[in-house]
Amino acid sequence: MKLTDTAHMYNVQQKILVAVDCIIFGFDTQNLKLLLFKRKVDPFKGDWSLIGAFVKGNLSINDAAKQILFETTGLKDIYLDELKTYSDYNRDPGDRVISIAHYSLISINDFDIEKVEEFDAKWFNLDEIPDLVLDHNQMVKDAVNRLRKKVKHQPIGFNLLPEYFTLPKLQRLYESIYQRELDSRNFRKKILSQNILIKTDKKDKSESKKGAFLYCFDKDKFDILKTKGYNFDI
Amino acid sequence: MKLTDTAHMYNVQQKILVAVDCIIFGFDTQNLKLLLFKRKVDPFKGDWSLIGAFVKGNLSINDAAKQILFETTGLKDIYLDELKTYSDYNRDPGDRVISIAHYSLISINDFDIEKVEEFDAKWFNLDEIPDLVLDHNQMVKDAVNRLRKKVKHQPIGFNLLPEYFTLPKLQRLYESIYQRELDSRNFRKKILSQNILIKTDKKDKSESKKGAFLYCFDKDKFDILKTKGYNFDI
DNA sequence: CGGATATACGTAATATTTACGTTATTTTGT
DNA sequence: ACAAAATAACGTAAATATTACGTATATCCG
Repeated sequence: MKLTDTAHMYNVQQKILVAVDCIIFGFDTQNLKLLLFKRKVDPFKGDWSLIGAFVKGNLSINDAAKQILFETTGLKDIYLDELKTYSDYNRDPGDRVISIAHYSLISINDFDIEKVEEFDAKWFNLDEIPDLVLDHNQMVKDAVNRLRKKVKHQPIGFNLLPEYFTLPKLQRLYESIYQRELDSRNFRKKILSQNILIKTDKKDKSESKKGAFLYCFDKDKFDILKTKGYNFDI
Repeated sequence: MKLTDTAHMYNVQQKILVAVDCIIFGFDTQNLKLLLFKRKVDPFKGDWSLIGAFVKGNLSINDAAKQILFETTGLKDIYLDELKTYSDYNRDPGDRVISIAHYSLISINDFDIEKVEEFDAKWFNLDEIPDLVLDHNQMVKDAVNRLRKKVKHQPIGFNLLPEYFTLPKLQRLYESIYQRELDSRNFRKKILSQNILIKTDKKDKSESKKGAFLYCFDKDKFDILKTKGYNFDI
């Protein structure tokens, strides 16, 4: 029977298990990290895994992803973006399951440590990701690539930092995502020329004797600029 | 019950109808077009719609999309890319259905007219898209936005043209996607500077008395350049 | 053969990116 | 008290890319 045959539509269609898996990125002031979990169900119970769940009830996929993030990190209003669908027929030996992977960016500071421990979770550096269940390593790879492309043209990197941050920290964030060093003088020039940061008169002295001024992202300004055709680029 | 509860995993999970919908782009030498179909099932039977089908059997989502495209256009090896998932609980009054939208780029020339007619399909200009069923208008909007961003940095526009094409045609293609006019002298300079086009000694005289040289995309060259860190940009 | 039309090639001004030099602030050690 | 050390902050020139145009060429048609 062809997919486009119309004889029995809706009545006898095949229903499928739908899951959501979340690639959770964090930044610990030096390196980009990934939050991984010990899988709680068979098959592969106890192995490292992305956090995920089956979609049920009347939640949209996106809402299901949000709920998973809240349940495992205690955070709401997290940056969340759909990555792609993983649907190879045999990707999960437990059953035919398609998974719609999402990635999210969180500020490690805001983070609910207790929740994380309750869920047997651990932060991993990107170059130390262990073998993960199913096709989760591929998901991570795809998510990192997506993040690399996206942070350049969308001001989403700020979600990985606390509300107030220094320019050297912002630079270090981009370096850890791009995996290459940037020239601090040019970085500073480029980011400041976009006029989407608000400079405060406070300094963070945790990284140097001189201290670096704290800035915050000016979302309102960015939204206005965006309507005028401005494109973020760093 | 929480999504992440593990008491009954796999056994009593909720299965969901999964569909694929395809946004099919074409280019008729002047304008970007969309292939739309008359819906063949209730609800909304007879209304304009994207082509789609439920996912069944052991096909991956991507393979299901490919098969739909083959059945409706007679074309194989079409450029196809996942757009995003549409999953509002009430998006389809027929049942709870999530749809994973894909967009594809085809060369109208290669096209099997009989197939299209068999499926009650019609090409529409982008500014003349009728009301579509369900959330299909939103899918189209999202697909157009995605295409606009993607053609700038990936050499995918060539999929909308015949194998051999003139530079003015390529420019017209980009103009119809970006919806703004480009300077032909700068366009030519920029595309040729990337060394991914092969110039032939043949001319197409259908658009002018002088005729314009035919070029084709050098995929092998592009793949080599890509490994060297080159990024397409137009 | 001259005008019309679209194609093809060229150049100067402007803007952006890159590479690197210099100054400033503060702590620490002598 | 002051020099050394470390990071942050500011600046400038060269190289590269983009933009805005001017001009030449091939062909058809009247």
